[in-house]
Formats: sequence, C-alpha cells, structure tokens
Amino acid sequence: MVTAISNAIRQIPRGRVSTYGAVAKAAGYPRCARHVAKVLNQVDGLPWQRVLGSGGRISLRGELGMEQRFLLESEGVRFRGKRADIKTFEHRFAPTGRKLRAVGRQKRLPGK
DNA sequence: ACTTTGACTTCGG
DNA sequence: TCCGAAGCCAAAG
Repeated sequence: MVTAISNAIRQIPRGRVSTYGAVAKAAGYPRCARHVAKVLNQVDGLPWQRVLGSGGRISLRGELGMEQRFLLESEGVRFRGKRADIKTFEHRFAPTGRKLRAVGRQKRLPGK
C-alpha cells in the first residue's frame, strides 16, 4: 500500500499537482487521504510538494508550507490567494483499473 | 488485540 | 471564508 501510494505520487508530472484524496483513490485506497500524508512524510524521493489538500490548499504549516508553495510556483503552478489553481493544474491519473478497495464501497448515507 | 497517529475531508454554523 | 466536530483507515507501537 505504501508502495502503491508512492507510485501514484511519482506519476504526478512537474508543473502539476494533486490532492491527498485523489492520490489515495488513484492508488486504489479511496478514503485513505491521511495515509498519503503519512507516506509523504516517511518515504523520501517523492515529489511531495505536488500533493495538496482538498481545494488546492497547502496543509503544511510554517516554513514547510512556504517552501512547498515556492517549489510549486517554480514549476509553474499558479496560486490564487492561499490555494493552488487546482482547476487547471490538477493531474489526472492514468486509469490503472486497480479495484482493490475501490470495490464494495458506496456513497455515504444521503441522510441529512 | 488495542490504542495512537496523521501534510485529510466534508459539513454546519 | 474560517473554525470545530465527526468520520475515516492502515500502519506502527
């Protein structure tokens, strides 16, 4: 799993970004956004700066956050205030037909 | 086997 | 738009 997620992250090309949730899903583990974060923190050699929170927000605080933003802008990713312009720069993962955990899970109770 | 741990996400206010 | 609460889930201790 750590491997699957790492691979997914490595697929994000320069000048593009993705989100924890999207990466998790692409790796075959929807709803495991937090694990993506953990992997980014543990495994090195990954383009960590290309993974953002939902909506293109940067989750890292302080210096690290600043650096992430700096690196992304260097790659050409533009920001709108606090968010990356995810609409135009989000990476679309190749459909690797991995079903693993993706199966059997339905949407949340419409209740509410 | 149980508890803690995340660079999360969505929703209501 | 910002904040807190609740939901989520595999890995590590």
